[in-house]
Amino acid sequence: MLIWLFLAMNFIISEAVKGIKQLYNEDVAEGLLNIQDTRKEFEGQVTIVVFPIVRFSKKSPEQTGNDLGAYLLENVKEVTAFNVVKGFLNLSIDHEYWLNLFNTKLLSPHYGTFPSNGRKVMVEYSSPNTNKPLHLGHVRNNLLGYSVAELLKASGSEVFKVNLVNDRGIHICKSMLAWQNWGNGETPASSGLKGDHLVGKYYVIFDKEYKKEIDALKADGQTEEEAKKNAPLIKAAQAMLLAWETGDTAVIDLWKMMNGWVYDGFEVTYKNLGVDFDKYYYESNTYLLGKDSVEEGLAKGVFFKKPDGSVWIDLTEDGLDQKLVLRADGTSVYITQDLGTAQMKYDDFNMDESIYVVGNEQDYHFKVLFLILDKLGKSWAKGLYHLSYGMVDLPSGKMKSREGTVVDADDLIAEMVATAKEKTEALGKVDHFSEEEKSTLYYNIGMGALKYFLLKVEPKKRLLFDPSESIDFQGNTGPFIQYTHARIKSLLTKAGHTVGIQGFDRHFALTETELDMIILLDKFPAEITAAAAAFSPATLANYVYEVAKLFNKFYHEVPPIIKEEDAQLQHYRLNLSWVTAHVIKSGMRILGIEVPERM
RNA sequence: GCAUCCAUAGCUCAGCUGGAUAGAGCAACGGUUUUCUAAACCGUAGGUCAUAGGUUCGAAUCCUAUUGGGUGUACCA
Repeated sequence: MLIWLFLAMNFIISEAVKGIKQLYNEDVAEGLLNIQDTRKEFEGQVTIVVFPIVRFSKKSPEQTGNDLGAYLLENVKEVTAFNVVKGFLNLSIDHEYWLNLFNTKLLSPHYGTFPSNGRKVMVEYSSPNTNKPLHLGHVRNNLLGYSVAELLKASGSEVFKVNLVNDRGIHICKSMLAWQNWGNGETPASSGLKGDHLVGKYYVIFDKEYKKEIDALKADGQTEEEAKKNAPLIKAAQAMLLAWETGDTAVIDLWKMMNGWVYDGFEVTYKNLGVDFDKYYYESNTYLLGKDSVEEGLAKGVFFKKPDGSVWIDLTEDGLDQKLVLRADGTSVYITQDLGTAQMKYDDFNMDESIYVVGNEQDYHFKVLFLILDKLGKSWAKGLYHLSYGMVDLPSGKMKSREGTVVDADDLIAEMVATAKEKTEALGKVDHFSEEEKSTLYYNIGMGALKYFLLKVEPKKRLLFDPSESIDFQGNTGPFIQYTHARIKSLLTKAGHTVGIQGFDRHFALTETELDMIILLDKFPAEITAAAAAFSPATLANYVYEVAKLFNKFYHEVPPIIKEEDAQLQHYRLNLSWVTAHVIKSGMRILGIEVPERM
């Protein structure tokens, strides 16, 4: 929050430190000084909180504020006035300072970009199962992962986006078995169904038939638990999994074919979501990994073996439990393969940091995983981070695939685009657009609304989505920000404006809103840094909204810029608009949202 | 039970490494278009920041307890 002030207002702090030395003969650390934006109702732009200084001045807060204010007014040329309200010293900074800042810093075409920081970061996200299509929960994951990756790139890191696909296991076999039994050779081509939806259909059929068998067995007197174990279908699925593991050709071929359908389907959804990956990992290749890590842990005495042969780690001293890392029969569990996969990813990329974008139901798992890697002495373990995000809830509660209460990703995307079309047509501004331009626009607006809706919320918070209410297009929304951008571009086009650094031969009296804009726009790089450090696109999303909102206020307050007769004033205001558009566009790009030139 | 996350306006959310009178959007009500795009702008109304203590000059923010909710606590992934 205050970071930008330490950048832009650094000189005020050091001057204040000098002032305290001179006034009270005390050497204080710069960190002691607390400065913030001046609240709207007071005069000034920068405020120093004087309470922390009072113990050095041994005077009242008011008196201290006045002393320091007088010193700064006297010794710092940018300070033009001050006032003290309670313990707050409000400073007015010369408009010339802000205008120079605007000219030299904000008008740079590279504004908001960072040079390489030399760090390599991996972001793992999406990580779908190949037995059913993606739903809204996956959408949040994908948009979040993509955006965090872009955020880290923007802040200067080299980023690898990876997708660890869960393409094997009993759940995959269920779809395969159901298709074998009841599919009659149905294919995406024969049915017109998208591949992932087709496979998902058979996953549901399996579940339905499985339940029938369970009910039948229960009717024969078995308990629920017995029935679940003894149902022929589940036994067949288990047998199929074994066959898969031994490389049975028929099963492998079926698996390849059906997974292929799913990948084709995912490809479409990913494309629509605008997400991409530098590398795919497949669990079918990694599920046997991790046994080396287990050996390593045993050798180092980090793990121990129980009499039955199973391997464990005792984490009770760290406030956690004992955790199994290898079954008694020598086979892997989930965490075994994650240990191995983590090592493999590090060997592949040598990254400094690795971000796992995974829902908060796996908080415990990652806590354990990272702790184990640390205990194994992996130097890179401290660079691991679980970006945990909250579930997407419906008004009825949690989404459940089995109960059919899921919001399907493809349906949602289609609905958003359709809604965008409807709303845009109702406004009647795009009738002269080409069909191609229209459909691109509808897509961008619909996805803009969806992406902004999901990304503006802090990742760790749960998110409520009500399918009966369409996502807003007004107010704090993606389309509002997109509209603001289009409006600015239209203005610049009409004015024939080309941005240029303008040497002012005089200074304008900035309006209050213009001053606010420069101050707000000046925070952009710090916002990127802060959002990247927090792995939170949400803070950036809210910042971009503030920028758009403030521009609209400015746009209404100021007389038509196109008709402005004072050429320098006009040029300056067009530049101000240009920077605003630049910040909006760059910020939205990080969120994965395209902003139209006109709409 | 234990662990962990969450609780701010009718609704959806900001604000949280302590700072001034807690902010937006939606919904409600009223106003703004012979002026550069009204998906906009301006205004009114709406709050015991879950509750109770504590630390502090100062707490929505930090600590403790309580209440309510989510998630986890498999030789599933």
